[in-house]
Amino acid sequence: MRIGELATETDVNIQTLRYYERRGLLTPPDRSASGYRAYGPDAVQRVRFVRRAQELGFTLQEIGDLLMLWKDSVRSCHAVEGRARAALTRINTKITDLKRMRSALGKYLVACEQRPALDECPLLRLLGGPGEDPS
Amino acid sequence: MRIGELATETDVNIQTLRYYERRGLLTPPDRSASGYRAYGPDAVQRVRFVRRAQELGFTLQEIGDLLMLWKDSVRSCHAVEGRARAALTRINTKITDLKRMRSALGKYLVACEQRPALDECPLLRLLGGPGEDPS
DNA sequence: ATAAACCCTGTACTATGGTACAGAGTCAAG
DNA sequence: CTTGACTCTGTACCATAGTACAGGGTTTAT
Repeated sequence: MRIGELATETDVNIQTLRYYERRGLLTPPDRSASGYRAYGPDAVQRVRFVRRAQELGFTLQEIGDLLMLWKDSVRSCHAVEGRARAALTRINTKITDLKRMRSALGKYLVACEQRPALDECPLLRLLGGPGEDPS
Repeated sequence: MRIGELATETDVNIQTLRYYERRGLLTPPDRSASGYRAYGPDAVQRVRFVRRAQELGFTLQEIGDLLMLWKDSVRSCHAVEGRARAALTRINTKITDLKRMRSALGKYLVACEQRPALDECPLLRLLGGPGEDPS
Protein backbone atom coordinates (compact mmCIF):
# COMPACT_ATOMS: atom_id res chain seq x y z
CA MET A 1 0.00 0.00 0.00
CA ARG A 2 1.44 3.35 -1.01
CA ILE A 3 0.86 6.67 0.67
CA GLY A 4 -1.83 7.80 -1.74
CA GLU A 5 -3.93 4.76 -1.01
CA LEU A 6 -3.48 5.18 2.73
CA ALA A 7 -4.53 8.78 2.35
CA THR A 8 -7.67 7.81 0.45
CA GLU A 9 -8.44 4.98 2.81
CA THR A 10 -8.18 7.08 5.95
CA ASP A 11 -9.34 10.34 4.43
CA VAL A 12 -6.22 12.06 5.61
CA ASN A 13 -4.07 14.30 3.44
CA ILE A 14 -0.79 12.85 2.16
CA GLN A 15 1.14 15.80 3.60
CA THR A 16 -0.52 15.18 6.89
CA LEU A 17 0.52 11.53 6.88
CA ARG A 18 4.12 12.52 6.30
CA TYR A 19 3.73 15.13 9.00
CA TYR A 20 2.49 12.46 11.41
CA GLU A 21 5.51 10.36 10.53
CA ARG A 22 7.80 13.29 11.30
CA ARG A 23 5.99 13.78 14.58
CA GLY A 24 6.59 10.13 15.42
CA LEU A 25 2.92 9.18 15.30
CA LEU A 26 3.35 6.79 12.42
CA THR A 27 6.12 4.21 12.33
CA PRO A 28 8.32 4.87 9.30
CA PRO A 29 7.24 2.15 6.88
CA ASP A 30 9.41 0.00 4.65
CA ARG A 31 10.40 1.53 1.39
CA SER A 32 10.20 0.13 -2.13
CA ALA A 33 13.40 -0.05 -4.19
CA SER A 34 12.62 3.39 -5.53
CA GLY A 35 12.05 4.84 -2.08
CA TYR A 36 8.26 4.85 -2.00
CA ARG A 37 6.65 4.24 1.37
CA ALA A 38 5.11 0.76 1.49
CA TYR A 39 2.52 0.49 4.24
CA GLY A 40 1.06 -2.68 5.65
CA PRO A 41 -2.65 -2.86 6.43
CA ASP A 42 -1.96 -1.98 10.09
CA ALA A 43 -1.17 1.56 8.99
CA VAL A 44 -4.85 2.27 8.39
CA GLN A 45 -5.58 1.16 11.95
CA ARG A 46 -2.85 3.38 13.27
CA VAL A 47 -3.99 6.47 11.43
CA ARG A 48 -7.55 5.91 12.61
CA PHE A 49 -6.26 5.58 16.16
CA VAL A 50 -4.64 8.97 15.86
CA ARG A 51 -7.79 10.56 14.47
CA ARG A 52 -10.05 9.00 17.09
CA ALA A 53 -7.75 10.14 19.84
CA GLN A 54 -7.81 13.66 18.40
CA GLU A 55 -11.58 13.56 18.50
CA LEU A 56 -11.34 12.77 22.19
CA GLY A 57 -9.36 15.94 22.71
CA PHE A 58 -5.86 14.53 22.91
CA THR A 59 -3.13 16.68 21.41
CA LEU A 60 -0.71 15.12 18.95
CA GLN A 61 1.89 15.25 21.68
CA GLU A 62 -0.32 13.23 24.01
CA ILE A 63 -1.17 10.80 21.26
CA GLY A 64 2.53 10.25 20.75
CA ASP A 65 2.86 9.54 24.45
CA LEU A 66 -0.07 7.15 24.26
CA LEU A 67 1.61 5.24 21.46
CA MET A 68 4.82 5.02 23.44
CA LEU A 69 2.91 3.66 26.39
CA TRP A 70 1.14 1.15 24.18
CA LYS A 71 4.41 -0.64 23.67
CA ASP A 72 4.42 -1.91 27.25
CA SER A 73 0.68 -2.21 27.21
CA VAL A 74 0.16 -4.26 30.34
CA ARG A 75 2.00 -2.00 32.71
CA SER A 76 0.98 1.29 31.18
CA CYS A 77 -2.72 1.42 31.93
CA HIS A 78 -2.10 3.73 34.83
CA ALA A 79 -0.03 6.11 32.75
CA VAL A 80 -2.64 6.13 30.02
CA GLU A 81 -5.26 6.92 32.61
CA GLY A 82 -3.15 9.90 33.64
CA ARG A 83 -3.05 11.27 30.10
CA ALA A 84 -6.77 10.81 29.73
CA ARG A 85 -7.39 12.56 33.00
CA ALA A 86 -5.20 15.46 31.86
CA ALA A 87 -7.19 15.72 28.64
CA LEU A 88 -10.41 15.61 30.59
CA THR A 89 -9.26 18.37 32.91
CA ARG A 90 -8.28 20.51 29.95
CA ILE A 91 -11.64 19.90 28.32
CA ASN A 92 -13.49 20.82 31.49
CA THR A 93 -11.51 24.01 31.88
CA LYS A 94 -12.28 25.00 28.33
CA ILE A 95 -15.97 24.29 28.80
CA THR A 96 -16.04 26.43 31.93
CA ASP A 97 -14.29 29.29 30.16
CA LEU A 98 -16.57 29.09 27.17
CA LYS A 99 -19.68 29.04 29.33
CA ARG A 100 -18.51 32.13 31.13
CA MET A 101 -17.99 33.83 27.78
CA ARG A 102 -21.35 32.68 26.57
CA SER A 103 -23.30 34.00 29.49
CA ALA A 104 -21.56 37.36 29.37
CA LEU A 105 -22.04 37.65 25.65
CA GLY A 106 -25.63 36.50 25.95
CA LYS A 107 -26.41 39.29 28.37
CA TYR A 108 -25.01 41.85 25.96
CA LEU A 109 -27.02 40.44 23.13
CA VAL A 110 -30.21 40.64 25.11
CA ALA A 111 -29.44 44.27 25.81
CA CYS A 112 -28.83 44.75 22.10
CA GLU A 113 -32.15 43.19 21.19
CA GLN A 114 -34.18 45.13 23.71
CA ARG A 115 -32.57 48.25 22.31
CA PRO A 116 -33.27 50.35 25.41
CA ALA A 117 -32.38 53.45 23.47
CA LEU A 118 -31.98 53.80 19.76
CA ASP A 119 -28.88 55.87 19.74
CA GLU A 120 -26.08 53.60 20.96
CA CYS A 121 -25.04 50.01 20.83
CA PRO A 122 -25.30 48.45 24.29
CA LEU A 123 -22.70 45.87 23.44
CA LEU A 124 -20.02 48.43 22.74
CA ARG A 125 -21.16 50.45 25.74
CA LEU A 126 -20.97 47.48 28.02
CA LEU A 127 -17.51 46.71 26.76
CA GLY A 128 -16.60 50.10 28.10
CA GLY A 129 -16.02 51.71 24.78
CA PRO A 130 -12.67 51.73 23.07
CA GLY A 131 -11.57 55.05 24.40
CA GLU A 132 -13.46 58.10 23.27
CA ASP A 133 -16.26 57.39 25.65
CA PRO A 134 -15.59 56.88 29.35
CA SER A 135 -17.89 54.19 30.67
CA MET B 1 2.65 58.14 28.67
CA ARG B 2 5.23 55.90 27.08
CA ILE B 3 4.77 52.31 26.03
CA GLY B 4 6.31 50.85 29.16
CA GLU B 5 3.88 52.66 31.38
CA LEU B 6 0.95 51.58 29.22
CA ALA B 7 2.21 48.03 29.43
CA THR B 8 2.43 48.19 33.22
CA GLU B 9 -0.92 49.91 33.49
CA THR B 10 -2.77 47.38 31.37
CA ASP B 11 -0.69 44.38 32.28
CA VAL B 12 0.00 43.71 28.64
CA ASN B 13 3.45 43.00 27.23
CA ILE B 14 5.16 45.81 25.31
CA GLN B 15 5.67 43.54 22.32
CA THR B 16 2.01 42.71 22.41
CA LEU B 17 1.05 46.38 22.40
CA ARG B 18 3.17 46.95 19.31
CA TYR B 19 1.63 43.82 17.81
CA TYR B 20 -1.85 45.22 18.45
CA GLU B 21 -0.80 48.42 16.74
CA ARG B 22 0.40 46.46 13.71
CA ARG B 23 -2.91 44.60 13.70
CA GLY B 24 -4.75 47.91 13.70
CA LEU B 25 -6.26 47.42 17.14
CA LEU B 26 -4.49 50.42 18.61
CA THR B 27 -4.39 53.76 16.88
CA PRO B 28 -0.77 54.69 16.16
CA PRO B 29 -0.04 57.29 18.82
CA ASP B 30 1.87 60.51 18.45
CA ARG B 31 5.61 60.26 18.70
CA SER B 32 8.06 62.25 20.75
CA ALA B 33 10.88 64.09 18.99
CA SER B 34 13.01 60.99 19.44
CA GLY B 35 10.38 58.69 18.02
CA TYR B 36 8.98 57.29 21.26
CA ARG B 37 5.29 56.46 21.28
CA ALA B 38 3.40 58.99 23.39
CA TYR B 39 0.02 57.65 24.46
CA GLY B 40 -2.85 59.63 25.85
CA PRO B 41 -4.89 58.27 28.76
CA ASP B 42 -7.46 56.89 26.31
CA ALA B 43 -4.97 54.25 25.28
CA VAL B 44 -5.47 52.39 28.56
CA GLN B 45 -9.19 52.30 27.91
CA ARG B 46 -8.59 51.02 24.43
CA VAL B 47 -6.28 48.23 25.48
CA ARG B 48 -8.73 47.15 28.16
CA PHE B 49 -11.47 47.11 25.56
CA VAL B 50 -9.43 44.72 23.47
CA ARG B 51 -8.76 42.45 26.43
CA ARG B 52 -12.36 42.43 27.60
CA ALA B 53 -13.53 41.59 24.13
CA GLN B 54 -11.03 38.74 23.97
CA GLU B 55 -12.44 37.42 27.22
CA LEU B 56 -15.83 37.36 25.56
CA GLY B 57 -14.47 35.11 22.86
CA PHE B 58 -13.91 37.62 20.10
CA THR B 59 -10.90 37.05 17.89
CA LEU B 60 -8.51 39.92 17.25
CA GLN B 61 -9.93 40.12 13.75
CA GLU B 62 -13.43 40.57 15.11
CA ILE B 63 -12.23 43.09 17.66
CA GLY B 64 -10.70 45.05 14.81
CA ASP B 65 -14.06 44.96 13.04
CA LEU B 66 -15.77 46.09 16.23
CA LEU B 67 -13.45 49.06 16.48
CA MET B 68 -14.13 49.98 12.87
CA LEU B 69 -17.85 49.82 13.53
CA TRP B 70 -17.46 51.92 16.64
CA LYS B 71 -16.57 54.84 14.41
CA ASP B 72 -20.11 55.13 13.11
CA SER B 73 -21.50 54.01 16.41
CA VAL B 74 -25.11 54.94 15.93
CA ARG B 75 -25.69 53.03 12.76
CA SER B 76 -23.51 50.06 13.55
CA CYS B 77 -25.38 48.42 16.38
CA HIS B 78 -26.82 45.87 14.02
CA ALA B 79 -23.43 44.99 12.61
CA VAL B 80 -21.99 44.67 16.09
CA GLU B 81 -24.84 42.39 17.02
CA GLY B 82 -23.91 40.25 14.03
CA ARG B 83 -20.31 39.88 15.22
CA ALA B 84 -21.47 39.03 18.69
CA ARG B 85 -23.85 36.44 17.34
CA ALA B 86 -21.03 34.91 15.30
CA ALA B 87 -18.85 34.72 18.41
CA LEU B 88 -21.71 33.17 20.34
CA THR B 89 -22.29 30.56 17.67
CA ARG B 90 -18.61 29.69 17.64
CA ILE B 91 -18.61 29.39 21.42
CA ASN B 92 -21.65 27.13 21.38
CA THR B 93 -20.13 24.90 18.74
CA LYS B 94 -16.97 24.56 20.78
CA ILE B 95 -18.93 23.74 23.92
CA THR B 96 -20.86 21.05 22.08
CA ASP B 97 -17.68 19.53 20.68
CA LEU B 98 -15.99 19.56 24.04
CA LYS B 99 -18.96 17.97 25.74
CA ARG B 100 -18.96 15.18 23.19
CA MET B 101 -15.26 14.64 23.86
CA ARG B 102 -15.81 14.72 27.57
CA SER B 103 -18.55 12.14 27.62
CA ALA B 104 -16.60 9.78 25.39
CA LEU B 105 -13.46 10.20 27.42
CA GLY B 106 -15.42 9.85 30.65
CA LYS B 107 -16.74 6.47 29.57
CA TYR B 108 -13.24 5.23 28.88
CA LEU B 109 -12.02 6.45 32.22
CA VAL B 110 -14.79 4.63 34.02
CA ALA B 111 -13.80 1.48 32.19
CA CYS B 112 -10.22 2.12 33.22
CA GLU B 113 -11.17 2.52 36.85
CA GLN B 114 -13.35 -0.55 37.00
CA ARG B 115 -10.45 -2.46 35.52
CA PRO B 116 -12.60 -5.36 34.26
CA ALA B 117 -9.52 -7.39 33.59
CA LEU B 118 -6.04 -6.70 34.81
CA ASP B 119 -4.21 -7.39 31.65
CA GLU B 120 -5.06 -4.60 29.25
CA CYS B 121 -5.86 -0.94 29.26
CA PRO B 122 -9.52 -0.42 28.32
CA LEU B 123 -8.79 3.06 27.07
CA LEU B 124 -6.35 1.89 24.46
CA ARG B 125 -8.61 -1.05 23.64
CA LEU B 126 -11.59 1.19 23.15
CA LEU B 127 -9.58 3.41 20.89
CA GLY B 128 -9.21 0.35 18.72
CA GLY B 129 -5.53 -0.13 19.31
CA PRO B 130 -2.90 1.55 17.23
CA GLY B 131 -2.28 -1.57 15.16
CA GLU B 132 0.35 -4.05 16.16
CA ASP B 133 3.68 -2.40 15.68
CA PRO B 134 5.93 -4.50 13.47
CA SER B 135 9.04 -3.10 15.14
C1' DA C 1 29.88 62.06 31.57
C1' DT C 2 28.68 57.69 32.09
C1' DA C 3 25.76 53.71 33.23
C1' DA C 4 21.18 51.88 33.83
C1' DA C 5 16.92 51.77 32.09
C1' DC C 6 14.15 52.66 28.53
C1' DC C 7 12.66 52.79 23.54
C1' DC C 8 13.07 52.00 18.36
C1' DT C 9 12.71 48.80 14.01
C1' DG C 10 13.02 44.57 11.80
C1' DT C 11 13.26 39.91 11.85
C1' DA C 12 12.79 35.48 13.57
C1' DC C 13 10.89 32.25 16.63
C1' DT C 14 7.21 29.85 19.89
C1' DA C 15 3.09 26.38 19.83
C1' DT C 16 -0.61 23.85 17.16
C1' DG C 17 -1.93 21.21 13.25
C1' DG C 18 -1.41 21.10 9.29
C1' DT C 19 -0.95 22.63 3.80
C1' DA C 20 1.57 23.97 -0.45
C1' DC C 21 5.12 24.19 -3.68
C1' DA C 22 9.50 23.34 -6.21
C1' DG C 23 12.17 20.27 -8.59
C1' DA C 24 13.30 15.73 -9.14
C1' DG C 25 12.52 10.72 -9.77
C1' DT C 26 9.25 6.55 -10.79
C1' DC C 27 5.51 3.76 -12.59
C1' DA C 28 1.74 2.28 -15.82
C1' DA C 29 -1.02 2.70 -20.02
C1' DG C 30 -1.49 3.69 -24.72
C1' DC D 1 8.44 5.92 -25.55
C1' DT D 2 6.11 9.36 -24.05
C1' DT D 3 2.53 11.25 -21.18
C1' DG D 4 0.21 11.59 -16.96
C1' DA D 5 -0.25 10.19 -12.40
C1' DC D 6 2.15 9.26 -8.52
C1' DT D 7 5.95 9.84 -5.06
C1' DC D 8 10.21 11.74 -3.01
C1' DT D 9 12.74 15.51 -0.08
C1' DG D 10 13.17 19.97 1.58
C1' DT D 11 11.49 24.18 2.48
C1' DA D 12 8.23 27.58 3.03
C1' DC D 13 3.75 29.03 4.23
C1' DC D 14 -1.33 29.35 6.57
C1' DA D 15 -3.95 31.03 10.89
C1' DT D 16 -3.75 32.50 15.86
C1' DA D 17 -1.78 35.27 19.36
C1' DG D 18 1.85 36.52 20.71
C1' DT D 19 7.27 36.53 22.39
C1' DA D 20 12.27 37.21 21.84
C1' DC D 21 16.36 39.12 20.19
C1' DA D 22 19.78 41.88 17.67
C1' DG D 23 21.63 46.15 17.15
C1' DG D 24 20.94 50.40 17.45
C1' DG D 25 19.31 55.38 19.81
C1' DT D 26 17.43 58.11 24.14
C1' DT D 27 16.56 59.52 28.79
C1' DT D 28 17.59 59.96 33.48
C1' DA D 29 20.02 59.83 37.64
C1' DT D 30 24.25 60.02 39.95
